[in-house]
Amino acid sequence: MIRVLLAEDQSMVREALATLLGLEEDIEVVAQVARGDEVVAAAREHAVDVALLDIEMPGMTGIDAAARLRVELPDVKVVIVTTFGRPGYLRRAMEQGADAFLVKDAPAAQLADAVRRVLRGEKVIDPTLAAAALAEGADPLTTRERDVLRAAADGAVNAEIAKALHLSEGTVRNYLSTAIQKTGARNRSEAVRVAREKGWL
Amino acid sequence: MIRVLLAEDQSMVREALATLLGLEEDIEVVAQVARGDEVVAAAREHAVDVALLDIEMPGMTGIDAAARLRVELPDVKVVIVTTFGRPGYLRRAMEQGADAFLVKDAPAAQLADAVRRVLRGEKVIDPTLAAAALAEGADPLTTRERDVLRAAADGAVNAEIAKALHLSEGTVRNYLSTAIQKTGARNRSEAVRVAREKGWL
DNA sequence: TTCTGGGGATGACAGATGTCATACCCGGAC
DNA sequence: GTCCGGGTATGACATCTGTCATCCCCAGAA
Repeated sequence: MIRVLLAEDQSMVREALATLLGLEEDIEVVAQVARGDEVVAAAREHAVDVALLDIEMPGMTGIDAAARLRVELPDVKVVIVTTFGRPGYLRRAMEQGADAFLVKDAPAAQLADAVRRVLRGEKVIDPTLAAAALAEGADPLTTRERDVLRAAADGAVNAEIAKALHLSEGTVRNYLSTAIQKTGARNRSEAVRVAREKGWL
Repeated sequence: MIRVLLAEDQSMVREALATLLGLEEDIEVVAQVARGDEVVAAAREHAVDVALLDIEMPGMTGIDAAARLRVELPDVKVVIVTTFGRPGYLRRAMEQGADAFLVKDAPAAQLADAVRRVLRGEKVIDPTLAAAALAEGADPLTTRERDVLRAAADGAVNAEIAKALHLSEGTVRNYLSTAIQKTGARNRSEAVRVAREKGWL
């Protein structure tokens, strides 16, 4: 029996997926968590073979949880299951050592399939998504540009961003300006939208 | 047997929920659709008793689909199942005649439970959400303010919004200004964020 | 050692944004 | 018949934003 951990914050979805996987002859969902920061402990405690991780979760993202697993329990295979097929997410997930990357609008059958394949050592990635990730190149934003853009996304005004990040207001303007150019946008709102779509935020 | 239609755009989630419901003795999922604009036809064709509708779907929102059902097939009970427990969504859903409103981070058992209860004529609403919806009052935005805010949310600049909505640029500024004040924000970005959180957009 | 890129800052400037007063038209409420 | 709110518009004004040139510091690469 393949021992699976399921990490997903929406109970209804998590329980439904667990039920679905539980119907497979060779799969057993031995642990469920709703927060990213509970993944490693639960994986260790229940000696899981595969961890299915959502990305958007409270506490810690599934991608960060994958990175932790890589360090602490390197034998656990990681399958990322996410709502958003953003190229940046895929890229980061693979960099953190994920073994599979699925989007939730793929057929449910792919889930059990991916679990079995990663255990055989395969990597499972949607080819369309892989192409998109390769086509668009890496995240061009520097750390600070991302920080500033993220702050701007909440609707903060330059002065507030400056205070929050301990920068001068002029520097905030500079970072925002370069971020706007790198995203090909015409103002901060559009820059935020573009960066979100690509998974850079 | 209770005949259920399931409308949800993410296949994996839809199929998992269908499986879960199918395990219930008295429930049968007789139709599944991935788009809001296919709800009415499928409901009619399969003579469903209850329609479970996600809100965010391509083609048409679950709320609008609920309104159509109300008109065309008034006997079909409607259960809205959504990721976002936004008060504005709940309010609009109920105005369109929904019988239940569930959020996906509620336990999965509530789903089958809600299906049975709406068939008995009950309304099913999360009390916390109901309180939030009542506490915050109705959407204060006028139609045009909402239009302009929505256009601004995509990162469009004033001139573009004006062109898209056939308004003068000054008028766009006026609407944006009142929208900003009504949301208690300090600029368009924050106004968009607030409006989104409340489900006004 | 020099070059390069990231982080940080300043000053100047043009253009975009947000606010306000004011005005007109219309339809429904009183 | 008047009042009010929504929709639309203009002009003026004060800020905020976005861009650019230019500077400093530092670490790692060449």
